[in-house]
Amino acid sequence: MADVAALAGVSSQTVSRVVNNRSNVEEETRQRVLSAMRMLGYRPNTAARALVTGQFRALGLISFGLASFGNARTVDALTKAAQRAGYTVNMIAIESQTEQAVHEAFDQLTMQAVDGIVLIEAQILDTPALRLPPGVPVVMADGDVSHRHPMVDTDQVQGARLVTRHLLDLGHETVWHVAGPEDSYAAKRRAESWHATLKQAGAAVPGVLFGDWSAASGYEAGRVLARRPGVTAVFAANDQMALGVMRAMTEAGRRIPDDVSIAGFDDIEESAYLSPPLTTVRQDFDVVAERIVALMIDQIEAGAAPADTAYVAPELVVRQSTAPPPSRP
Amino acid sequence: MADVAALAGVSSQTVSRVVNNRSNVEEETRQRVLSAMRMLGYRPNTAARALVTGQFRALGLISFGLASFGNARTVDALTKAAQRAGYTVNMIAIESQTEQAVHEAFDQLTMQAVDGIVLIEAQILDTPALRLPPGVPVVMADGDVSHRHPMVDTDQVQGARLVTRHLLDLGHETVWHVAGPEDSYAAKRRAESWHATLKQAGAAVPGVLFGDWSAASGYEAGRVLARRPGVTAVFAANDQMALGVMRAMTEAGRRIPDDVSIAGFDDIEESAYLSPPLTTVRQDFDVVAERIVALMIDQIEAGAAPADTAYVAPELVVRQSTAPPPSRP
DNA sequence: GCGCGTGGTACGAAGCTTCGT
DNA sequence: GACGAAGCTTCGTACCACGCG
Repeated sequence: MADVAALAGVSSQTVSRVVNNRSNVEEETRQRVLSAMRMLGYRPNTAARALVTGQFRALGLISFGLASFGNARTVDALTKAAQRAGYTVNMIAIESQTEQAVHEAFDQLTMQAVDGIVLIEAQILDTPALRLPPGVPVVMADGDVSHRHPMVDTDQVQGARLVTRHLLDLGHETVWHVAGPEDSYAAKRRAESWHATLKQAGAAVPGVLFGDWSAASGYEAGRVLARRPGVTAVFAANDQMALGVMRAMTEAGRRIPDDVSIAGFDDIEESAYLSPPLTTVRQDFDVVAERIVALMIDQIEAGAAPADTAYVAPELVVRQSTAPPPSRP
Repeated sequence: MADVAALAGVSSQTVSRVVNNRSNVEEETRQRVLSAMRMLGYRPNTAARALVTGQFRALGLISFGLASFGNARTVDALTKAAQRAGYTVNMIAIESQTEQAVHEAFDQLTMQAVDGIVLIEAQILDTPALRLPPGVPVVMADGDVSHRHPMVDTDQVQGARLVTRHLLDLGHETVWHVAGPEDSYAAKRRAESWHATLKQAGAAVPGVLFGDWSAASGYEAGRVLARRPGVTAVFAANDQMALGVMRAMTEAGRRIPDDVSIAGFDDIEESAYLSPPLTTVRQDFDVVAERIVALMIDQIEAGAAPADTAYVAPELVVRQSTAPPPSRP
């Protein structure tokens, strides 16, 4: 900075004023400083600046990685929304859910230079003896309302109700469910809503099969379901598992949707191109991400009080993997 | 830190020594400091530390987002590899490829607190008037060897040769190609290798169709190919486009692999569960990521000279979407 | 006078504040 | 109102010095 000041023939304070867009600098001086900055390739030192201002213009992001498309889409949307707001995203992926690993990851991130933390899949908060550092704003995507932090998420309950009802309305006697992992709040809420919708409709509630969001786990569940003759409709808790179920059914010689209807959740781009195209619930990841970032920045910059939970409405997308059940002979 | 020192009855320097695990602190003092730290919930300030040490233990990552699974897998693997090395990843996704957007993203990141920058899809470097800040180590995934930075990538040439040859060996007269976007180095190398392999085998080289990595673009290309009667084998430059091609062929009434063989590239987890399961080229994203991070850290911590280009061998995975061509009537 | 455990002080790169001209 | 000079602030670390066996 001193070099820039010397080259432009001004003091370092004036350089600082130019960098921070203060008003009280004459246009000619400003240009002189600007060109000096360019000539020297000057970049303000983030560390020094952050030390003074206490802000990093960076958001921390904690998740279990990008293997699940839902996560990948959320992270993608979040990064872009943060970017539009002038923030970068500092990402931590937790590999294993051992307390040790979670703890280390947290220490690493909270020590890092972030102004706030976004949590995807907040069940990690349930690890005992794990506390977020005080004073750092936190927003959750997919958490439990019982937590003390604001949350923005797709309305999982409504989404699961939409698909389940869609399948019942087609004439299916009941709907089987391949759920996400038991410790996921999103999976739990989708399963509960599926359960409630069946009960409300007076349909039998079959046992839940659990997967881990992967196509492989959906395939395993699908093989189990394919062996049960009464299964005519399956709702998988995400599109990847739905894909696995479809594969297992096809291998077992059951046609989709003639013999069995299959629906997913997320609406990843690929779902429209499966064979057959998948009926699913569309989550608006972009809107969720926008809101999360907006909430964060409110807290960081305006010191606003943590806002409440916000739900974003999902949308049922009917394609060709669902149809009325085969007529009984 | 001063508070901790006061509570523990030592000087701030001793606190610093404890935090950094220096040896020359008596065990009793260390414990006293440690408990004071816990009581006050003390966390060292990264900014101040970085100001002194000049290191942030953070890597910058620039990409075009996570919509392409190849990218998502790379980013995922990179994050985890960085994490194992004790680094966090500061991610920037470039939304549009306008010079303006690229420039802003770069400014933002280079101003951020990172020790090095990883570039995925390095064509963005070709933007004129765009220069990386000097002194910051850069490693590229998917770049051109002509750049001055070290690069780690899957051996695209070998991968494309493997699939193309596989299809020719099955008896297909030639192989059509749905390439990735024209400005992608990975897409370019795959296309060139496909071209060279065909020529070497004395096969006709049909015109290339271009997509943008998305299933939708693969679908469009597939519709074009489905109208041409001579097409018996298609190599799509990634699995998502292969999925789109498959859908278009199926809609056109062409059976896979009986009428037409289709192969992809990447081997995303889902490819094994498509109908039919997709023949593809497996990229070892984890190894690529490990090497990238290792290269970065060499440069950052040991000040090692930028290493050369390293290629990671891919592997052909034959599944059920490829078969000999239909016999001519 | 050597090694060990400590404390004292300077320093890093910016920003802010208060005077000045 | 435009600018400069000086001094203080942020927080942790490097370097050197100190006392003690």
